[in-house]
Amino acid sequence: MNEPSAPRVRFAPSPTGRLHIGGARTALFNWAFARRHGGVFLLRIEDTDHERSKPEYERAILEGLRWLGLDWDEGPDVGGPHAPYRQAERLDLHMAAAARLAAQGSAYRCFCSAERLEQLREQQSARKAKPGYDGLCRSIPKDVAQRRVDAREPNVLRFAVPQGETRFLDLIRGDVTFQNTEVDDWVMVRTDGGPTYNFVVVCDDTAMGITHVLRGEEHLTNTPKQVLLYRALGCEPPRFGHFPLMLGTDGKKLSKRTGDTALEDYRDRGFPVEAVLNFLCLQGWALDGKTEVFGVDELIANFDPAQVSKAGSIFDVDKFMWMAGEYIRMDTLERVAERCAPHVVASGQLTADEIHTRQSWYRAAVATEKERIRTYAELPERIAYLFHPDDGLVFDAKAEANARKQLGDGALVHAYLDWLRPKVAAGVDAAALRDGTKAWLAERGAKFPALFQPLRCALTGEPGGPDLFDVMALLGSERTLTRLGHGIARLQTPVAT
RNA sequence: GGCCCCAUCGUCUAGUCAGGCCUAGGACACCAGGUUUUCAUCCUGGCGACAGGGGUUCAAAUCCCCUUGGGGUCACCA
Repeated sequence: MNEPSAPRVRFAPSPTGRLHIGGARTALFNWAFARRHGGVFLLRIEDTDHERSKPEYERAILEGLRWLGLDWDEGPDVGGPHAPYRQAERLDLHMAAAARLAAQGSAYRCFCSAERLEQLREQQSARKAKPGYDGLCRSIPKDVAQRRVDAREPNVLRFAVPQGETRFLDLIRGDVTFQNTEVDDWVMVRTDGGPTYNFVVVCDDTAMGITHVLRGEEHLTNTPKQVLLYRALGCEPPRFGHFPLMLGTDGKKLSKRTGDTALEDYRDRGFPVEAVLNFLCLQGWALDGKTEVFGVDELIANFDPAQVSKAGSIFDVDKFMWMAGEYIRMDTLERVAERCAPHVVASGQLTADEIHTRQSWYRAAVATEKERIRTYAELPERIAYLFHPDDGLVFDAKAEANARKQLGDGALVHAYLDWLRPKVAAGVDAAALRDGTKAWLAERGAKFPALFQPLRCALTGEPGGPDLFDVMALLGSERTLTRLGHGIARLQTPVAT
């Protein structure tokens, strides 16, 4: 068996918006496929829609791909043997192909007005026929058409769909067949002379030697048009593979309506990039059916488009959050602290300078919450209690209720505070205090919650949180004593009714 | 509506192509216990699915057909 040479695949986003999370998965799978087989992954910008294409979107898309850690061998920024990699810059090639197709009769000029087409569609839908161009201009003799073109009569170039049926073997879906009667004589070149997507995508995939077109299922119905065009061009079509769609909680194509759809939303919400990558892998693909947590190395070593599932997948944010937390727990403290830093700065709790100068304190604070946060953005809210005024902490209602219940007449807590104060005043040694406190409680046969609930409320105002002696260490002697003094007094004040 | 695609726990999925090893496995979520100074983590257990109906076969989640359901697409957008 002759194995085909190394594959050449591409990711071809349209710079008309931010990078969609589904697009990110498409890019990831293409990239993994290329890397697995020692092939080439290239990036091409589909900017044939001049109205909606924006340079800033292109920048954002590239930035998103870089954030994911995907690298491309050819592309608009790195160049390559098939440059340029922006379709708008390849107009000459497209026009040459259009002329060739027109000359050989695979395409024809159409002079139908927008009004006529609209009328046609209305009539068709009125009698429940399939909407589509009726081929009226197909019968115009070439020389007549040319004269009308020369006379500057507005026109488009349409592809002349032949009779018959079009089949292709989809890597994911298997044998797919369309009757050509279902395929419109679609527009290749617009009135303004601009080529359309279905036309340029084939021109460029051919020119760039693309061997596998792996893309979302929304393109499945474009495929017969493209296959027909490859044939007209005298080219063998590449292999196609259509990934199932990523769906929102409403079961429809993921859209703004049901949650964040842009990759950068998840980056900004503090999801670890490794978790994003891992979770994207799980949308339509599985490593072995058992292993959920794995990295791109495993993806590259095992990815096979033929094993991608055919059914769409609903984007489960709960599982995504779980996975994000999983990666934070596995990671080193240093890196988690570093990646949380921008969020802490944005919250106003610390400046970047303060994080730097108080790094060991900052890291200790992160350490206390590392197993509790699921995203980097959750850190500020979790450590907010550290930044509140020591004499005016806001008590969570549940925390306060529990604390009051455990406090009783306060005798135990006050006895403990008498024991604790001089030690804390001398400096907070968390481990020593922890051991000492447990021994102190054991001597008196007291229950832990009777002491710790009131302390926790006085110290943090929260019902849950890190070990209290770690909290004392973060607060330091003075602030610990202040909070204890004010807090316990407040818990003994009768509740106003 | 036409065409195309799809169909396993609430969700992501393994198993389907090469029918028996499946009284259908894993994960998230949920519930219950355990560990713990609380919360979280961690550990243990539980709940929970082959859409329905016909075939083919000794045997079907797996193959075929129909029905139902869902999605995509029907542009001078990509």
